[in-house]
Amino acid sequence: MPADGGLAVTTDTPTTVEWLTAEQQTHWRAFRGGSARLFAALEHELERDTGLSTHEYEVLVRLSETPDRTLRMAQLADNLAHSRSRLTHTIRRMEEQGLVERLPCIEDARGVNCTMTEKGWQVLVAAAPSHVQSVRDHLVDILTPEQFAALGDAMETVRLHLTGGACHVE
Amino acid sequence: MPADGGLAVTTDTPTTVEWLTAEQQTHWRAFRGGSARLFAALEHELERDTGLSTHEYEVLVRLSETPDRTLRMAQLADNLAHSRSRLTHTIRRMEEQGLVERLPCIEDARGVNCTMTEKGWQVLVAAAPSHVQSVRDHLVDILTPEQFAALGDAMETVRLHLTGGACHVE
DNA sequence: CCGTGGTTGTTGAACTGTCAACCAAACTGT
DNA sequence: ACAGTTTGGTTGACAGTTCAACAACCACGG
Repeated sequence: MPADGGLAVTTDTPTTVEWLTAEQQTHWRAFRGGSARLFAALEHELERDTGLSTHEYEVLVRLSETPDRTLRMAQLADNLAHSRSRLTHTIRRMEEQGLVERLPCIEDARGVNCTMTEKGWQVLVAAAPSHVQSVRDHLVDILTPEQFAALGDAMETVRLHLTGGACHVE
Repeated sequence: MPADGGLAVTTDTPTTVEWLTAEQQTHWRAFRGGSARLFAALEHELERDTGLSTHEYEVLVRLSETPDRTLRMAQLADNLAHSRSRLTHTIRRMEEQGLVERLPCIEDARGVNCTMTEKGWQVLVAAAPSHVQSVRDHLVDILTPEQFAALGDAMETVRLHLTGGACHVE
């Protein structure tokens, strides 16, 4: 979509920007358009089947992967690439639903430990099959293994570039 | 991220869902995490450099590509994969900024034609170089041409699958 | 100790997107 | 001609996100 500048004809270029070729433009639009529709579809199906948003789902996933199902707010925010503020709001809502709870952190009095409740665990277990199926239906199973692997590798390169290489799991 | 269900150990599976392999999980997480960070970075840089959101930018791009810089609301919404409602709100805001204007449609009295103004055009021309550079910096130029092409091809497959094959330009 | 600066997390206001309800105009079939 | 349905678009209430300001705490150097 945008990367070509959208200028119907590549008119006078005020700066020395190198425009995208027609091919690059096509790929870029496919990537943007495909990603947008894919994430929208996954979001919609998860919401419909389980009542969770993908963000809530991911919070639960991250918590479920630690030994004590607990994570500091900052680590959670970094993992999810969400702002602190956004995470605070999300966690407050999830706490109201009984999916997680917040406890003060002993080692660092500034910190807050976020733990998933038993209910949160059960909600995640109930939601996972549906979501996995969605991901298969709309992405994994419609690509060849090579295509899917190439997709992952390319985006891993992008991620490393953006996080300066120094970054966490996700 | 989620597709593995996040269940630290693949415990008892209540349904007959086929989970993702460790490799698939890795690729899926890379794709989701990389995409999220990439789009966030592009959004942030465009906003910082030009004051436009990527959505507003795309509206202008789409309009700029038609002969008369005009598109029906529904076509615009389809192109962008946005809901009608969302587009109405977006266009109202852009109209207030003088970037576009809405005119009744002659052929179909239900319809509304959205046209980009001269100011809108100039804003787009001014914004494009910066945005193209961002896309190059964070995506196009850090991948090999083959990687980037594979990315585009894969996501085009995804897009076609989601739109039932019958779909527009984007 | 005290102060300075950086980190952690929260808050509230403003903004953006979603959802359901709605109106008006166009098609459809009789 | 005309009820019923579909399409195009808007609206307002609500939910989620961003942003700037803030409070509490750590860490380090005088």
